[in-house]
Amino acid sequence: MKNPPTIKDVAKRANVSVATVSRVLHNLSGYSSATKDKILDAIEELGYQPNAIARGLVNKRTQTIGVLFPAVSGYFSSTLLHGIEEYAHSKGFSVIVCNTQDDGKRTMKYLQVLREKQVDGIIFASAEVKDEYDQAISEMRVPVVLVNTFSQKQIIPYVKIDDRLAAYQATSYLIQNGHREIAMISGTVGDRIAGSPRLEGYRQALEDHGIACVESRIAYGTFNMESGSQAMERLLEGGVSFTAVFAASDEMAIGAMGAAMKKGITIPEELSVIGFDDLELSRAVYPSLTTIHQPLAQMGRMACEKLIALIDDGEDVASSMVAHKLIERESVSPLHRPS
Amino acid sequence: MKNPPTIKDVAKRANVSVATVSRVLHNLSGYSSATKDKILDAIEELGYQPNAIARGLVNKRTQTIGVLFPAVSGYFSSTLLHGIEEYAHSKGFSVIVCNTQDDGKRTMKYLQVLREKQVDGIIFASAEVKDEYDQAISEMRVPVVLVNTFSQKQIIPYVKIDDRLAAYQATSYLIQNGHREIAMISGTVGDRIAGSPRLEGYRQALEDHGIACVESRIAYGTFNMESGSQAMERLLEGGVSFTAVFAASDEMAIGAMGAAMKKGITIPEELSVIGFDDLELSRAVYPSLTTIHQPLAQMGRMACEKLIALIDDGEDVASSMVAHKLIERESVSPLHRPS
DNA sequence: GCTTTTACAGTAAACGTTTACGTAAGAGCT
DNA sequence: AGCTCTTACGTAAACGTTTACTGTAAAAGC
Repeated sequence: MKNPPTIKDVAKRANVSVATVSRVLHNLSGYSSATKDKILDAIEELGYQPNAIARGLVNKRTQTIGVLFPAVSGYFSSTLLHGIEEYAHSKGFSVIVCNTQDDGKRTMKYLQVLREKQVDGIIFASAEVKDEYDQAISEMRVPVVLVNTFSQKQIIPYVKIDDRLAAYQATSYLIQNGHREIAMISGTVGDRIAGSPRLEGYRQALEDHGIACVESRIAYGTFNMESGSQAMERLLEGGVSFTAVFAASDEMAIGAMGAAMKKGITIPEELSVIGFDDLELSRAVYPSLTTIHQPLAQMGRMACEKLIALIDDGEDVASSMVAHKLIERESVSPLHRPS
Repeated sequence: MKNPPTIKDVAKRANVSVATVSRVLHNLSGYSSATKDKILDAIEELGYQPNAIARGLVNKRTQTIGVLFPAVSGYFSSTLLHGIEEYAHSKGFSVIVCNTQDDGKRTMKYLQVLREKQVDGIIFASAEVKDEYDQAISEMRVPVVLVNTFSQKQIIPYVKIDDRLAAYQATSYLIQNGHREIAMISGTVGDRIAGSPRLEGYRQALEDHGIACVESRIAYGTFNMESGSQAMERLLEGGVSFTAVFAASDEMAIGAMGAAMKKGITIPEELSVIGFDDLELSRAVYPSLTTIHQPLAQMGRMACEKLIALIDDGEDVASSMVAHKLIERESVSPLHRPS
């Protein structure tokens, strides 16, 4: 037989109707154990596998979710994805990945594709939820959960940490270690998710400790390593002094450390660095990076849990503000004041 | 209307048959421009979106491919995935990610799910192609392409570099720099993909240069950073001397460098390190890592190209052995012989 | 011995498309 | 006028499932 066997072929071979085959497939009731055996044999002999597409058509369920990332490569997204995929798979869902590149047109395109493909739900990660998306999302009647972001227009359940607070604590930690000239390598300017909140936390911490915030001590990157290196170079050439730097992502922190060390600056002796995310990376580099831990895999998992709960029972689920944690490693040292 | 509008709703509203609607949807011929306008209006007003599931059922095409990774998190896989997803999307395909965890049972399960979901093709990455998979793959009549791996049983097109040669060159490079006591941090023992070939390349290079290979200079990791650190620690405690080390992955190299530096060993002055992969990472760390470049994103893209060619025109496609390249950075220096 | 229940199974509609085929009207030609 | 050809549609089957509805015989209850 050329084409893959269908339930009809099974039915024919077992001398029963398709309805009966379907019943044993779902082990419902309504057949003798004798016919069950016949059917099972037929399935075995033909190597029959159900067609999920046909199934999806009738029950309007595809057991598939879509995940939108602004960037799929890198530790951050892939760890999140890992958590999501893991849980989804355990619950019998597949995940379609979409790499929006933080581009509006692409995002809208993906949203449309996901709609056409009849996904049962969507996880939207890390990127700002533009009005346009908000609207598209509410038009397609599909559950959505946000991770590492939130929506100001609609109430869409999210899973994230308190970025502002975490940044506040990171900066305060530096201050507690005696630093007063603290630079920041912020994320993309205007980014309302991991950009401005962390910057605000930094500013607030300085202010609360009576330290003036000088704008030339702030450099902007795009969260990745390369941009971290460049930001550090700009800071170094900027003529402002600083004894510590808070980077809004581990990747930028690593890039910044690399750039600083290349200039002969020793870390943490001459410059303390604190990162944000706690990627596996930060444990392995030397000096290992003191940073804010964000339980990414777990957050992905939680988002997926919420989504599937939404899909299955449709009840509303609550958002989760998950706990972050400051991890002390080697890249920060108390300021040795010239005495 | 509660349910999303279907093509029938559109047809009704435009006073035409579903066939005509379908025709304009695919802009085939067979309708006047007047009816076309009517239909377009109806589509607009109803906010109609085609249902790809129903479509998939009739044309036996889902415009979806599956990608199997042994591990989704980490730079390596995510870069590969990026290349794959990018190309797939540009050609109107969606990608389902599967995280096999290098586990046989899980892999088989995923293969089954992908079959049931009627994916049009499969990309199998990085993991060894066990006989079991080979068989499952040939049973489901779906194109498959391999990336970063190959099959010894069947001829399945692949995209990969010459691991053995690359390892040979990496080791030779160390030798050319005057090193003779060269350790290796190999990948998972028994791994026939990125494990033994690279180890063999290392051995061969030593042999060809008349250097005896001492087994205690070989440590085994699992390609990730943590295992690299541990391997380095074992090497250091092992009592053998070595002035250079070749790690079978950048992640292990970074981990190893971290562990060495933690012990006060300076790189590259006291110890040269060469990695493998050229992840973005290796450029950013300090000292930046000399390594073998593997064009991962491009390889993902190529694999996806091949797969879609296979899907669309069914012609056989050739495998590609892509070029690697040694990237000289800072982690290797010529051996300063005590003169 | 009668009705009622139960167990087992088949029939057919439905899900939302695509597409082969049919048909009617008009155009073009002889 | 009669013929064919084209254009512009409509009809209905098919894709592979699920499931509500029926049907029937045997078992159970009286």
